[in-house]
Amino acid sequence: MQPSASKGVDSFDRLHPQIRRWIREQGWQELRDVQDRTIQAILGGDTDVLIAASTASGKTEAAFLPVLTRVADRTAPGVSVLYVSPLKALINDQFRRLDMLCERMEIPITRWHGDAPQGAKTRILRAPRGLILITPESVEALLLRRSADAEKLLGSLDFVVIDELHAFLQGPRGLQLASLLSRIELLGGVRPRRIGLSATIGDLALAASWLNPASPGSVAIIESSADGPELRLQVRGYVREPTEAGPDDLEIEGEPPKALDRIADHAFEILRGSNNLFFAGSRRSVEALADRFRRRAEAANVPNEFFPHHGSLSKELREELELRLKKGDAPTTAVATTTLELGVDIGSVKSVALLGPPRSLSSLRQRLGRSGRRQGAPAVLRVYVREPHLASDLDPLERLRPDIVQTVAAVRLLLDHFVEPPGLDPAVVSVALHQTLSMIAQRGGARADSLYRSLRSAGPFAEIYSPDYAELLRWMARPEVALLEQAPDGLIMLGEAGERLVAGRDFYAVFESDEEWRLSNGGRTLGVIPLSNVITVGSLLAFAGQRWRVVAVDDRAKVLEVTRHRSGRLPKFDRRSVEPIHDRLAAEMRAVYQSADVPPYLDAVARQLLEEGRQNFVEAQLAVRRYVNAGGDTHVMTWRGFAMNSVLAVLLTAAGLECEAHDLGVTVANATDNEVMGVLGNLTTTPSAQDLSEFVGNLRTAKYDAFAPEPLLRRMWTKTHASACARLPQLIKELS
DNA sequence: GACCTGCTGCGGTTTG
Repeated sequence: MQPSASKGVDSFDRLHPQIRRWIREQGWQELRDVQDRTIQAILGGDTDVLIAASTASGKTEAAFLPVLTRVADRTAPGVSVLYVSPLKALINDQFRRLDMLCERMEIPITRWHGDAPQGAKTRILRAPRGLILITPESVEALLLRRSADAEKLLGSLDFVVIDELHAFLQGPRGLQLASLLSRIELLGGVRPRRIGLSATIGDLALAASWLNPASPGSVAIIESSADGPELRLQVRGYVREPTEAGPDDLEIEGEPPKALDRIADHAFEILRGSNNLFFAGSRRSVEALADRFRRRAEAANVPNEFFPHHGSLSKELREELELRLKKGDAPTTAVATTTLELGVDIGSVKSVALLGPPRSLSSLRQRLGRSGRRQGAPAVLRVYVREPHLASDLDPLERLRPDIVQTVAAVRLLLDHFVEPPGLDPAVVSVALHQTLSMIAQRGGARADSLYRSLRSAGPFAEIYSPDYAELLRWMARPEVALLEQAPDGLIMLGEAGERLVAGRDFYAVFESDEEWRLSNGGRTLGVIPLSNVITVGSLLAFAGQRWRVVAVDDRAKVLEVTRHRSGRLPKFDRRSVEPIHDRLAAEMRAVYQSADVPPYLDAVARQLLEEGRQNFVEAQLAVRRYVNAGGDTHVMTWRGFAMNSVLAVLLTAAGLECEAHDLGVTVANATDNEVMGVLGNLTTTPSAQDLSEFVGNLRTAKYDAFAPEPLLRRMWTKTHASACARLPQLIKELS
């Protein structure tokens, strides 16, 4: 190896001799900057380490080469390194990448997840050593069902490596993992060093405090200094047909082409012959597009290169497509939801396309990171944006052409390097309840103060104060809830309902899952659709990019046998809440309306749509006015994100108005602007978050909220919405 | 008007 920089020599020389030989055999010319700095941090210090770099920067090696160097000579029994990943597929990927190296170093490496071979798990239990690659749910199961084994395996770890850390910074799964890590530390009374691997994220300080809540400042942060590749961008505008309404559907022969048909025409020509990713936003739109592409290939009598990829498709179909993308010997475009955003290796693609405007900068950046990964290749992004046909009865909000404006605003924020920071999670109570049950089951009984200490040391439960937790425990022990029981000596044990809940197979995950039909074709599973689809023999389906007829329904096993058919119908995929838009994006949209520059990346139709949106903004006098009348309803324009709008909606609801929050503000039904202004003007003081929480309707949103006391959930609502409520007076001033 | 993620232990049978 010919080191090109002196600091590289130093890092390289610090690595284990076997690893140095392995590096030479890989033909690496030098260590990358991120690898060099990570080796220094891990081998030259004793702190936790956070590595934030793009997917292709070699951060897995950056972390594992020095970690393996450190643990190579360990003789004490017990596993040295616990690697945690949000995806089984990623575990399998990393296992393949590390297996050879570990074998040579005689360090056992074991996959531990639901589909991993049982034999290897048994082997490692007999002689606990080396590395374990695991999911949070499998950690949960290990602690809960086999706590003696867990202690033997995980009681003396040297390192915990958390991959895709950004996926754990927000949401219930991140809360669960934080608690699991603190429970692991209690097993052996040692705190392993934590290494976090993350895509480039907005707020590194926040990620550092997730990694080490007790001492966030001590975390060594290694951020990739490499700039992303050059960006080539086009935004294409499409006007829908006058008859187009509702969600995306299959193409109808003999009718004038809809906007989606024209988008498919364009993308089919442009993307054919190379590897691309087309993010379509919803599973329904993925299927609608995939069907169109397949029909175009058939009409042109060429092999189809476009295939769907989403969470309802079977693992086999998804892996086939991932492999085809990775091998790169047949041109392939994956039409996907967010399934291809996370780090499963699919090689490099020529371009990325989006259907509809980006809703968040974090997802836009993640998606862009999938393009232009080859040295010197530009990142190519196409955004296909549809706006409705202008009719006289069109809602004034739609006249503002918000989707085109949102796209332009998102591009501005992309160039401004903005990324949404995570907020306080609404699932803290639900996960605290879940972890309480799990810890009690693990230990066969526990004391309140010890349970609370474990949760608190995890970090993200800090907003649950000691009296809150006592209230939660008391509620869980009520006879009609029966999750807990207290022995006369104060020891807390599981109650009857608690035993039942913990025994279920559904207990390991902190997110909910619905019942589904499984679609089977000649012994092959295609995927699943929600049970809420009403199906009989003869029902038609469009799924996995093909069209099917149901030939048998097994009501008990919930299996549908299907065969190919000429026609089909898109199934219902249960939809949940929407992805909230951030304040900054809403504010940037207003800035786009108020400026005159025409971005060069817009095509002719998109330019015209932007122009129309700006004209209608001026016509509605929105530079000075905050109200738009629509029939008998009034749109209140806040130019703030979803969190703020939902707080305003609660306030107006409390005042007796009927309203709904949307991206740009709040729509008040059956009220004039004067009435809304009157309500706001009559407020002598701004209601506090606590006052408002009394009017929140849907407090129970997370998996175990049903078992939590309502007053506690209301108090937590005031905390999650505290910052929005604090900014309410300013908003009310603007609206008066 | 959204998306994604995960899963034990035991007793029985079969196979090498």
